[in-house]
Amino acid sequence: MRKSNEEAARTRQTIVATAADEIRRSGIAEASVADIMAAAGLTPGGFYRHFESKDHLVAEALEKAGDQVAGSMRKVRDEASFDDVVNAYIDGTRAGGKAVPSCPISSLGSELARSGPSGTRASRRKGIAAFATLVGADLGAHRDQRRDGGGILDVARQKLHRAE
Amino acid sequence: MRKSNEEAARTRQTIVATAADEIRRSGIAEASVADIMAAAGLTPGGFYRHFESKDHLVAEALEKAGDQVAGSMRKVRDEASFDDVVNAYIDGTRAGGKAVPSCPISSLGSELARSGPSGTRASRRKGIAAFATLVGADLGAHRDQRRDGGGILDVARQKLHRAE
DNA sequence: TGTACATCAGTGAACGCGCGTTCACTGATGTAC
DNA sequence: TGTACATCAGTGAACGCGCGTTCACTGATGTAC
Repeated sequence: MRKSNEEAARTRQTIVATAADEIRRSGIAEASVADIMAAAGLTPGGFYRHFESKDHLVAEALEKAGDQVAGSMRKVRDEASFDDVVNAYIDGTRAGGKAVPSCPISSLGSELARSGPSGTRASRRKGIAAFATLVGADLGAHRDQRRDGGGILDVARQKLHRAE
Repeated sequence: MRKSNEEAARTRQTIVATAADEIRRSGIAEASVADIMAAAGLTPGGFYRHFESKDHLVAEALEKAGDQVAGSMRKVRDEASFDDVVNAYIDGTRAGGKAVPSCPISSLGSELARSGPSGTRASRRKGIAAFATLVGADLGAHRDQRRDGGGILDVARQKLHRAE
């Protein structure tokens, strides 16, 4: 039942994409290898043909998810207002014609800081730092642009209020 | 080896306090019942004389931790500036003479939203809503107070920068 | 191009481990008289 | 107050379960000639 090299590469991509979704929805610990493989239409045994360990898959899936979010936010920022960026990030809705996929930082929170060996954590820290720089630059530009009250604080407060 | 009622009540408090510390340090999933009991100087078997399940202990420990944080922040707010409140919350350092203990919302993040049965989650949601109200009131008062730039955004940016 | 063999993607059952929880047991404490 | 018995806090071993990982196996794919 061996699959062709091309098909195997496609299988690998499917596993990473499925893992990114499952992890953002359920958390790292809750998304088991068997769950991810089943969601990808596979059985657990084949997992280790593609990845050294669950942690290696998690690192790769989170890197992909982070790149997606950062990329989407950059597009929104270039084509829409800062408030649209904030809205897109918080709601995951479309803004300026671009959707921002759900962010692993917000959906996983502190689980990122604790799970996995320090080796795979380094790449996550790098991704988070890049994201902080992106947001930080926007924060600065935004505050310099206008000083008439309202803005990010109002957005945050409205979100809080609506979420009650 | 039965202990007196008074001593048993003290044991229960010790377990809750130990759990609150262990959970904030290690996360809910990582802090096992055996770990918590050992840290409290006990063996795992006795746990169920005091709590129906691990989830019940977690709910109680988080409620206690949340009350501690909210109480500390209220004191800081009454006796110091808003920036001191922000600093105390983010750094966990002393502000206005009062220390703010580490916050379960920031140290546990999204783990709170997913772990445990919906029953014990309700009390956590209530605590988080109360905390959001406390912070939201301060945010509003703070923004109305002054419109000269600086303030929470600058604080946030400085924290980001320092954390890089 | 065809043949013979090695490789290896994927299967499904099994393993070891740590977890939450249970249980029989001990003996000091609480209580009824 | 003293006595006899029931209670139950805490012990430490055991249980069942789900997890990450391993393994023998299958047979289509890749490769050397």
